[in-house]
Amino acid sequence: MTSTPRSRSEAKDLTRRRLIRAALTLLDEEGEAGLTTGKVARAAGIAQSSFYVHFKDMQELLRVLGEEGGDRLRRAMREARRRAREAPDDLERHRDTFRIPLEAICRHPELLRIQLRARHDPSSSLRDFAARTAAAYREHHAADLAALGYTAGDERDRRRLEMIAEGVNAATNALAMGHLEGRYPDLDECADILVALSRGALRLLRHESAGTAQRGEGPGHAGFDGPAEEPAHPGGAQQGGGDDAQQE
Amino acid sequence: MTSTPRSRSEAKDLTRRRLIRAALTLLDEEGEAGLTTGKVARAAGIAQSSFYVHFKDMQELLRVLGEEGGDRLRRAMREARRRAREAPDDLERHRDTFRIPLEAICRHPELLRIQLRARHDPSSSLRDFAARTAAAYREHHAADLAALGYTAGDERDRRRLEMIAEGVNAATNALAMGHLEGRYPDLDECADILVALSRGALRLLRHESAGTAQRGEGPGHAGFDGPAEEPAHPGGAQQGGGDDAQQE
DNA sequence: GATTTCACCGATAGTACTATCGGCGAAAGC
DNA sequence: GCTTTCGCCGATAGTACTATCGGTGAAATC
Repeated sequence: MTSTPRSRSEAKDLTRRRLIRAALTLLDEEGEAGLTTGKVARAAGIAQSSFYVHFKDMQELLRVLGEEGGDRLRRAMREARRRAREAPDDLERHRDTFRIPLEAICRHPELLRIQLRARHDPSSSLRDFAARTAAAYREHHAADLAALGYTAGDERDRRRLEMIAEGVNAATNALAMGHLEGRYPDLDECADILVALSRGALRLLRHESAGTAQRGEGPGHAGFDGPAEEPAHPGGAQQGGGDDAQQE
Repeated sequence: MTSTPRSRSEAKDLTRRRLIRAALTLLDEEGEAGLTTGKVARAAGIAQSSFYVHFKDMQELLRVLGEEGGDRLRRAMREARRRAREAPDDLERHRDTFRIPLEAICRHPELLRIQLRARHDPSSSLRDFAARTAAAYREHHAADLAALGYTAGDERDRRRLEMIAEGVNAATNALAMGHLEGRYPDLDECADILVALSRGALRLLRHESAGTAQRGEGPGHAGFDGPAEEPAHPGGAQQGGGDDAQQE
């Protein structure tokens, strides 16, 4: 055995690690409801009271859990988007952009759920942290979309990019959950749909920018180019080529 | 005063109504954490123990809360989609399709949060109900997309429509929350983005169906038409017309 | 090798909420 | 008008978890 860890601080760190790992396992097995100081401590092989040697309270453990994976995931996503940007024609790279978060969510879905929940729970001390984390995903994503050339520095355009980023992020979470529930067995297919959602919205956004540049802007919200397509003839799928009647 | 309600059953029903209303208010004010039998009962003007005269337990109250608004909302959404289908050129009707759920979510956001949470909480007795509700939204939405003529009866296409429906639903929830947080002050703009997301994804889906009909299908997940557009030249917004180079 | 530090322990006080029980009084049934 | 029903009440047993406290022994420090 490689047991008998040497220094005291090493041993403590090891216990801390065991607590974190136990929490993650418990989270996957029983959900947030199963996560109590007692259960985590016992699963890590220490007494319930010793939990507080390592964490101020349960909230702090959850925060650490969120930070651990979050930073790494966000970096991986940005890197994937950078690579996709460099090779716009490589579909596989575009898929990676979504495959990475999809797989991360599937690894520890409960982590996402806690984050989603904490974000809106007034009584949660994780609320600020969750809001900041969500903002990071959103703003990074929006910035990466902007880097694709989809918008100028206009405040309105910037906000819309953020909305698309937020919407696509939410869709990513939803499809990952659907995969876990067995409805969408193929994660690559999920990634394909997400690419479609993202690209489709961005395309219309760009068109609209072009349109409103000519037409000016009504008060408040913006135009949208009228009948962008013809959504109501079932035979449409057969006729091959690009049916993109964009102008009226 | 119109007080002194007559029959006993009327009085009981009134109390039950007051409990439901109190729960909704508490939910908005304090979140799920603030929702206890004691608080709800007190807010409704009865004793904590009397709560159980009306509901088996808190879970049942939550289920009732979810059912009340859910059915009505789903009907309203289907009706809006039917109207949009009848007048494909009327953008305002397409917006309604999303404005209706956006406004409903904003009315009682906590209801959505509970539903999202319960859906994945193994220990929640609401889990089945939440899963069924989510499935209803998804399947209705997917069916309405199919009615637009976006797909044949193919199992794969059907699943993809469902994925788009699920993704767009999730985006709707996310943008509603963003609105509540003050980031997207204009709900109509949210609706516009959702229309864009939905239309964009559907368009690519239809193109792809057309494409794969000619090309057959690789093992497992599907193709996607290579470089569907040119995502990297900032000047692209100026050139007005339809830049839809779909085929290589 | 004596002293200090500290990771861990068991015990326990404290908190918050659930759900049941017996009783009361007014409406309902006859 | 007598009896039954039942919506509501106060009291309380029960449950589950949090967080603290004093003690212990081994590592760390000198």
